[in-house]
This record gives sequence, structure tokens and C-alpha cells, in this order.
Amino acid sequence: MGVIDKSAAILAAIEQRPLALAGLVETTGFHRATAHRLATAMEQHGLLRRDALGRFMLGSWLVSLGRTAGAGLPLRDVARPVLEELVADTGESAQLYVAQGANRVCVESVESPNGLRTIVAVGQTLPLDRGSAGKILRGDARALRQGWAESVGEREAGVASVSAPIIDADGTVVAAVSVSGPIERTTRSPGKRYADRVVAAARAIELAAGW
Amino acid sequence: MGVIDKSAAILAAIEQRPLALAGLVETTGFHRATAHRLATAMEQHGLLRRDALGRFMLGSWLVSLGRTAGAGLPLRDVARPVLEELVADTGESAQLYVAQGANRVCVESVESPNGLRTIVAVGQTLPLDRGSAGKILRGDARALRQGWAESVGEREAGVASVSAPIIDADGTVVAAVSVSGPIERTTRSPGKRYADRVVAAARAIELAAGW
DNA sequence: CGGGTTGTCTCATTATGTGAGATACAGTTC
DNA sequence: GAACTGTATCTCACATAATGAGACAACCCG
Repeated sequence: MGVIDKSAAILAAIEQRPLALAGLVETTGFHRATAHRLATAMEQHGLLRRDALGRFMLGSWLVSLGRTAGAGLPLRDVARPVLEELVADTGESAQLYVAQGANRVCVESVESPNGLRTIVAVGQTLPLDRGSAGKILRGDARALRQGWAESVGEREAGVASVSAPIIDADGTVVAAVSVSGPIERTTRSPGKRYADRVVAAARAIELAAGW
Repeated sequence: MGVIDKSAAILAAIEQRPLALAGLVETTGFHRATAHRLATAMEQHGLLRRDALGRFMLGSWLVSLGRTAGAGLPLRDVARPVLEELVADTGESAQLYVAQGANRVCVESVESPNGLRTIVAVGQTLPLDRGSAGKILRGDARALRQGWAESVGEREAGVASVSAPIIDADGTVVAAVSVSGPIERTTRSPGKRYADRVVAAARAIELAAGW
């Protein structure tokens, strides 16, 4: 395991919650001296900072890096109008997810106009093993063969969703479009209702991206 | 120079603009093999990604890291209402900056209601050697002795600003509050008009933070 | 075709990060 | 105040792990 892998492990640990050196050692399993050296090195670069209690937190450089990282995702700009149309069409919230290790990250989100609606913030991390977008991004065979996936109350109670893969020129799944809302409106088989529109949105995004 | 420093240099280079391996080698000065090994390692962790042309770009993990990093900045929540009041009071846009290496990062921003106004996005990186907030954050002696700083057309033509330091319990400058607007409204000595209110806002933020 | 890219891999050398332990320091508790 | 926790930080011999020259294959362009 190289230094980069260790640093990434430290970042991942701190991402969960602020941690003092001792806690960092416990969650990562690194030697105290090692964790200390790496963390202080990252602190010097602004990747980490320390709060008043001396605990390590994510640093302020990450704020600006995250911003430009989000701006650089080409799909974002392209997907936004399509997501807006999808929301106008279905009345439910729509998101765009990309895989990230064992998680998925929401890179674009448009909320339903309804009072009761699903809310996912841009940048929010969700598990890959729950929800319809998870099925798509982890490469579930049935979902990909069918061209879309649905889930009911998997990730969060009372919420159902339908997702479709976005496939680039090479044929690899790069993202998932998702529509989600309360079961009361989506019914227990949301696919019947929304699958064709979500799939159409995915095709529209691919087209807009020039694939 | 350790691996972390090299990785940070690579991140900083990519932050400026997407770069292929050759460009990365040129801007960082590292050996091709070294740049390649580090960049691909960071790619595996989602810190970097590659676009269709193979160029390295900031990865999607940074989007989620940046989000939680921004949420973890305690000053943000505390400062927002004060900034809003400052905007209501002066009619100009107000921002909160923290130093970040040779730059400063905007961590909170409230815009003026006026049609002609200064716009700085949260997460945006600005130089430390320009503008009144730069004077504060780089520790300019005159500015700190006086308790505030002003600048007229330094960072951007036609824009003037006034900034004041936010000082924590240890006496170190941790951030800068700033008010900025078009010279036509602020006049060429904006300090005369706004300094007392910006300084008051800084004190209010320190008070709200419990210092 | 041949000369210029490009990204990727291997491998000997050695620089660099490692970890046990020492040190220091602050906060308890007796 | 002294002894005793828990911290964070530093030192140094050692071996791991990063380094960079160079080889390689793929690609593009004239």
C-alpha cells in the first residue's frame, strides 16, 4: 500500500467525521507516527485542517477543488436541461449519479415542485448497494439488459425510484439518470409509469453529449 | 519533496486546467514515470479522472469531499446571517474568505440586490496579492494595524472593496469579511463609507463563534 | 513508410517513508 | 504537589517503497 492509498484512506476516514490523531490511527490501522506525518503533510497543503480541539477536518482547499471538479464534469451542463424537463414531465425529483468506489455521488439534482419530494444535494454520497441508480452503476446484469432499474423503499423508506444508464461512445456506463418520489405517487411499480421517460432522458443526454 | 507534496502539486496543476501526461510533466517538472504513477494512483481513488482525450481532470470524489469540507467550516453557518445583514445595510455584495496557500477561497457569499453587483461564487479561488481581503489574509502590517483594508480596482477593474480580519481566540487571523461593489457606488475611498460596518460585522462573527 | 508523438511497464538503485520507542505536554485524580 | 493518565510530536536505524533511465507498443501525421 503506497502513500497515496494511505492518504486516500485518511481522507475517507475524515470525510465520515472529524477525527483526532488517535481516532485516525484506530480507523485506518496505521502507525501513529505514519498517520501523524501524512495528516500533517496534508494539512500543510490545505487538504486537511484542524479545529479548535486539534481534530483533523477536511481542509479549505477541498472546497475550491470540489467546485472546479464539479464544473469540469461535462455531463453536468448537458444533463441539467434534460433533468429539468424530466421533472416537469413526471412531477418528481431527478438526479444524475456517477459511481465512486463503493458509493455513488450525486453530480446534478433538480427538485420536484411538490411539497413532498425527494431531496438529494449535489455532492451528496449515497451507497451503491441500495436504490435503482445503485443497480445501474454497479453493473447489475438484469438492470442493464432491461435498460432501466426500479427500487421501492430500498435506500429510504417510503421512496421509490427508476434509473437508466448513460453510456458513452465506448459503451461503458458513465452515469445514471434517476427519478424518485414518494411511493404514494409513484406506486409500487414505478417502472411501469416512468421507465420509458427516464430511458428517453438518458438517450437525450447521450445525444447532447455527442455520443 | 515527499509523495504528498508531489500529489498536491499535481492536483494544483490539474486544478488550473485539464492536462495530459505530457503537460503534467511540463508544469510539475516531475519525471514522466513519476507523474504517471502518481496520477494513475490518484485516478484509482477518484481524486482524478480522465476525459475522452485521456487528459487528467479533477475526479468526482472531490465533488463530495468539497461538499462536506464546506459544510464543516464552522464560520460559514455563523457568518451567513451577518453577511446578509451587511448586504442589507450597505447594498453591496459581501463575502467571507479564508487563506489557502498563495490564494484565498471564498467560503460564503451573499449578493447585492442591485442589478450591477459583484459576484463571487462559493468555492471560487482568488489571488492573495490582489484586493482588500488579500491584504488582510496575507498579513499586511498596515491593514492589520488599522483593523481593515480597502482596495480600488486592484483585483478587477471598476470594483472596489473593504475587508476586515476575523480573529480567533488565539489571536490568529482565520478569515476576512469583505464588501465589494462598483466604484461608482462605493466611491474611490470605500473605507470612509464602509469600514466601520465591515469591522462591526467581523466583530459580530467572532462573537457568534464564541471568541 | 519513417520520425514524431503519445501512454505504459520493467527494473536496479537509492532515496524515502516506516515504526518502535523516546520525549514532551496537558489534564486528571489522589 | 506528585504520580498517572491521555494526548501530540520527534528521533533514528532499517527496509520498504518510490524513483528515473530506458524499453516498449500504439498512434498520428507528413
